[in-house]
Amino acid sequence: MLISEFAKATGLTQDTIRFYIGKGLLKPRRSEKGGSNAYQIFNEDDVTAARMIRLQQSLGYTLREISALNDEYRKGMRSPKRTAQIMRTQIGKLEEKQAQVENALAFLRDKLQWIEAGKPGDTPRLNDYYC
Amino acid sequence: MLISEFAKATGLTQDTIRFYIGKGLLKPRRSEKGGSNAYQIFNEDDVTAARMIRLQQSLGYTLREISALNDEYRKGMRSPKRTAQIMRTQIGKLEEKQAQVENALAFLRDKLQWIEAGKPGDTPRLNDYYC
DNA sequence: CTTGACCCTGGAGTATGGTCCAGACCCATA
DNA sequence: TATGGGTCTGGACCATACTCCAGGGTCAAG
Repeated sequence: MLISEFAKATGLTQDTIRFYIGKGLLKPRRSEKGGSNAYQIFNEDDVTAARMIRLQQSLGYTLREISALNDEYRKGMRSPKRTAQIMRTQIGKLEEKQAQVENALAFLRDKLQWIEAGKPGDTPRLNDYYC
Repeated sequence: MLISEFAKATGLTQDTIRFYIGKGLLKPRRSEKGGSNAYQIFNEDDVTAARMIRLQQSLGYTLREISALNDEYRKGMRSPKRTAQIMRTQIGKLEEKQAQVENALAFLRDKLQWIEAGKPGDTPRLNDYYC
């Protein structure tokens, strides 16, 4: 897959893709021919990686963090134990994020209740849910 | 509460607080005296607002989005119906975010299973979970 | 009314995450 | 081998979200 097709498959622009490659977030292989300007060739794993990057980004992770995680993941590729460990760390982080979302939702739902019920008690405070 | 105490209460720097005020994200009242350089005075609601900003930011919202939401919220303050409607919209957005986190978690958990089980089937693809 | 701790404004600087070219290169087709 | 559509590199430029002053104002205590 060349860059234009990859761009369509992922919804990223070619510039963004090249930017990510420059940052080491994507590592497509290169065709042998063509010397220093050889075309970059993407596969399905690159598509998955790109989606994962977008997802992580929408959850508030910086490219630096995402890159660090992916690098570590790549480094541990040979040892399944190490890979599993990294994945558990990542799952742990996402579970934290999940807890944050749930806390915010609890706060908003309480406040909505409070508004709709015509203020019987004290207004809910975020402090009680997010420390 | 003056800015130094507010900074301690929220974990923000004074510069960041002034930056947020400039963007309209926080609207503390001002002491009457002091003319154009009057001190800014914060209350508990400002602390809650600041925490909410940080929370929303950690979930990937831009200051522009957060500001728009808060403005709308303030505008609707007088009508409980409007306020409730805005809150339901916000809750809906957070539920989307929640779904994203859950999809990512499902993907990672499946992949972890796959790694630990010694590759009996195909590697899970993010496509199946995040469209 | 002076001193010292704290506060304000405006503007310049920084890091991140892109976006937009110009100029050159790749390569299948005619 | 010429041509045209696609690709590559390097560098300038932009918005966002801060961060760091300088120069000056505020105010309670002595």
